[in-house]
Amino acid sequence: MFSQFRDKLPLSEEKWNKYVGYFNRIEVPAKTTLLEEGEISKKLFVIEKGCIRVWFNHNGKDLTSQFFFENQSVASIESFMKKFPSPVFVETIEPSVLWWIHKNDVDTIIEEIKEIPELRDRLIDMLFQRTFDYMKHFFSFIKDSPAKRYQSLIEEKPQIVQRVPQHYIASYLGVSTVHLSRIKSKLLHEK
Amino acid sequence: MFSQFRDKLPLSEEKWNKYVGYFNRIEVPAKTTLLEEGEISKKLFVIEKGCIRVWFNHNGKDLTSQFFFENQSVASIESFMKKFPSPVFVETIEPSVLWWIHKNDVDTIIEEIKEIPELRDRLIDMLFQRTFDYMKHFFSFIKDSPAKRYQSLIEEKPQIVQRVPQHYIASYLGVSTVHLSRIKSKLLHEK
DNA sequence: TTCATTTGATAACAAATGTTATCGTCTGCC
DNA sequence: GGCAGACGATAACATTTGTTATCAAATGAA
Repeated sequence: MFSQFRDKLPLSEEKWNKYVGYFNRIEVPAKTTLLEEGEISKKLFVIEKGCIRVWFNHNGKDLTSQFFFENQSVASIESFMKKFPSPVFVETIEPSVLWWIHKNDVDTIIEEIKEIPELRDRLIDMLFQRTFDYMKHFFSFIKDSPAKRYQSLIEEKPQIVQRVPQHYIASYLGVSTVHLSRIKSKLLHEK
Repeated sequence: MFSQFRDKLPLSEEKWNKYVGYFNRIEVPAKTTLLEEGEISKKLFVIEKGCIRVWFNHNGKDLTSQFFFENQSVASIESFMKKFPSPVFVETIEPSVLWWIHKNDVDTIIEEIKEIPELRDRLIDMLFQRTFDYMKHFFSFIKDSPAKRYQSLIEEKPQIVQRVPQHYIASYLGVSTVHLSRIKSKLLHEK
């Protein structure tokens, strides 16, 4: 799982083995809840195989805010970093193979990493990138119609359209399941 | 402008004076463009007095994505950090008193600050906070109606409602000016 | 002051989107 | 193989939101 990064990170053999040793492999079926709303997130997951969604309940409606696939790391970021009760659920969509690491061990790694300028800067870059991604998604809500957002999704994140049940995608795009179905149908018949 | 921070930052007198010396004070009228779309952002602004909006043109429509007030710093963040052509305009709304600093000097400060763990961590915290803010704004688009978003704005960012012309607020909330006017009217007549 | 411009409210109509209900298909499971 | 539940399409209707146009009030500049 992690060997692909081995030669890209300036870490001693000793540190590398220590860090990799923190991770635990698990296999879980589809629809497994990895974190409950209200719980304080203690685990960060990395996906070897499968996919995961982050969702929350709003007045009885199941609203999905994010999707994750192979090689991405997943947590309720605010809960994990700041020890707040999680506002969201984290749940597998497909049967998945995951590696998880405890928050204490992440903290250890981050503290040590900050002393290595190259990795520290990479961490900061990652945080910037995450902000840019959210900005982009937010922009699409003030400038595009739902139909346009769906088309962008097909182009920019085809995995979502291909692997995720449609009713989860609907709330992610901010529309009802019925309307998303209409959008798809219209796209088909126009071409 | 900056003396309020003097005793809160672990900096030598020498460094402090050097950093403060990087800043330039300007006074500008309302509707002054501080950064054009397509331009590469070289200046970071701090607002002493006044307010600023960030906006972009989409198919001839003027869409506002952010507002800034006293003591906030403003730039086209992606352009400033990564030297990309800015996707947005930056423009004053009110006559304003601003302090600006050149990107080169910001880079100098950031590089030096990273060696001070307390400030380095504060920088990282700031980046997290910015991401959380965007997440929250994004959530409101998938869970709330425009009317609810407007009410939240009144509660959480009253400055915007009080100081910003309404047609800028409309696009920020993702609705037409006519519809925002309807929302206000409905709120009034219900109470 | 006076006039042009900006800003905001409102009406009338068009278009987009939500809601509820029904139906068919598919899938996993026994 | 058969069944229950999940998933998605579609129709009919209700509601929300956008568009265009008009008018009034506020604002700013000469």
